[in-house]
Amino acid sequence: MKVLLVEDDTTLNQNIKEYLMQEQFDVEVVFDGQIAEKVMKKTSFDCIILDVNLPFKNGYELCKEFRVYNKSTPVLMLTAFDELEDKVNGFDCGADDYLTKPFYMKELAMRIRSLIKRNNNLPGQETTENITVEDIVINQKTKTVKRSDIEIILTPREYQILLKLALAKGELVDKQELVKEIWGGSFEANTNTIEVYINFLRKKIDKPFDKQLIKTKIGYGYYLNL
Amino acid sequence: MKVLLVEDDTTLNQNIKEYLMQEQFDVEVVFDGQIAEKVMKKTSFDCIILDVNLPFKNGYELCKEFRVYNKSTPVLMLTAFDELEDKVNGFDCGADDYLTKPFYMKELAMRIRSLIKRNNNLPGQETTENITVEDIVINQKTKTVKRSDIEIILTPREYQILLKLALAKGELVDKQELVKEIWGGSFEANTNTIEVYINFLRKKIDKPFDKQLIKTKIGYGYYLNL
DNA sequence: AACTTTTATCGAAACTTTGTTAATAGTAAA
DNA sequence: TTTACTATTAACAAAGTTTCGATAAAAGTT
Repeated sequence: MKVLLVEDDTTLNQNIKEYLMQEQFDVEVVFDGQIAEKVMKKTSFDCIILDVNLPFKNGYELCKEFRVYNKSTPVLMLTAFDELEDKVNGFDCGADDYLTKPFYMKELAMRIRSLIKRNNNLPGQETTENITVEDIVINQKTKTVKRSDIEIILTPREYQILLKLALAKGELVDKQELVKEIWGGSFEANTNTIEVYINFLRKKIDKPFDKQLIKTKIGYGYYLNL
Repeated sequence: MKVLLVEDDTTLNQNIKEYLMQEQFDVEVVFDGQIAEKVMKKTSFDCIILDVNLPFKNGYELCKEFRVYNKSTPVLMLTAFDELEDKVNGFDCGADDYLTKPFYMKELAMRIRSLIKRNNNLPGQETTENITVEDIVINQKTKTVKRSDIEIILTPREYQILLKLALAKGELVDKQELVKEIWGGSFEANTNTIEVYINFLRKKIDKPFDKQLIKTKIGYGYYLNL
């Protein structure tokens, strides 16, 4: 269970982190909104805990922006009681729950667990989610792909490959892994099938645009140049 | 906004009621589990607030039983901090949120409003209603279909397929899913039955009209082009 | 620079999926 | 029992997808 904790108060941050780690969570901490924004884009978590008042970018904004490209990862907001007042409703920004300071650590842990559990039990969410990388949007439900809002029609295999690359978020995807996951366990290695498909994909999603996203790491595989 | 408050502590009950009324809620109060059970069955509310410790029947049981026949009305549980401990997870009984005593009235009101709002935004129960997509009207009660006010007679299978597509509201319906839901759990995959029925359907509901609604997503399934 | 290895590209062939029609089997009411 | 209708299967055509092999181009090595 990997959670992201965004809280600028160093003492509170430290306390929460310690408690959650002791409760078997894998905790990544961030102290300001600007860094949080980047981390949220790059890494995927089971739950995100956002303080409202943060340097550079507040929790509400962060959450709202996050929801544009990720609708499933649960977000829990931490609000001071006096912040409740004017914000009217913490859920307006797309948060799934909030906790008013001061709170019991026990309750925080419980709410996190509930959110994660609820999230895992939801029917479509994982598969329904839109995956966005740069200007490419992959809609898993409708199996459609858009780049710069232009629909690109991919065959099932092309789609699978693009999806795998996109899920890696720019990380290198080993050729063998790609082959294994798309053509199943055993596959004779003496063909250039992957190269052919990468070529098909490039024709469709790279050639018509300025920025070429699919990069080759010679000897290893492919990755998206984000 | 009608809420039901089930709380045996007379002072707290009174306080909550007053605050919520002042916040424009219409509040009905009950002081024990037995009466609550009856009221919940008889009357419908926008939100139910349940204390955990109640005479005769506790909040967890009440909630669990309620969920058997009502899955949509939001339930908020009120728990004392020391009750949190062993109950592990207030959501196990089907509650939508909980609040640990002592709490701020302001927060209670806010959470109630969120729950109601969230509930209203949820995709609907339109089982008995007429389903309309583009110029097609499906009357679920009479099992008749019209397009542009012209009645189209469909066989039961054709109807089932059209209904499933219509309920997806233009979203892709996976072929396997379609097969499973219409021919039941197991079905040998080596037939073209779906294609045949899609063909029948197209003849009846697409061919005689201008706009062709049933689209094929090759390799995946079908969807309505809305 | 010459050679080897790896990746890109292309077209044709093989294969899969989907669309269409027709024949056949099943079922329930006249 | 016959009739009218629905459901299923089969056969083939059409459309679309995947694979393969040949060759070109690029990258890495000596």
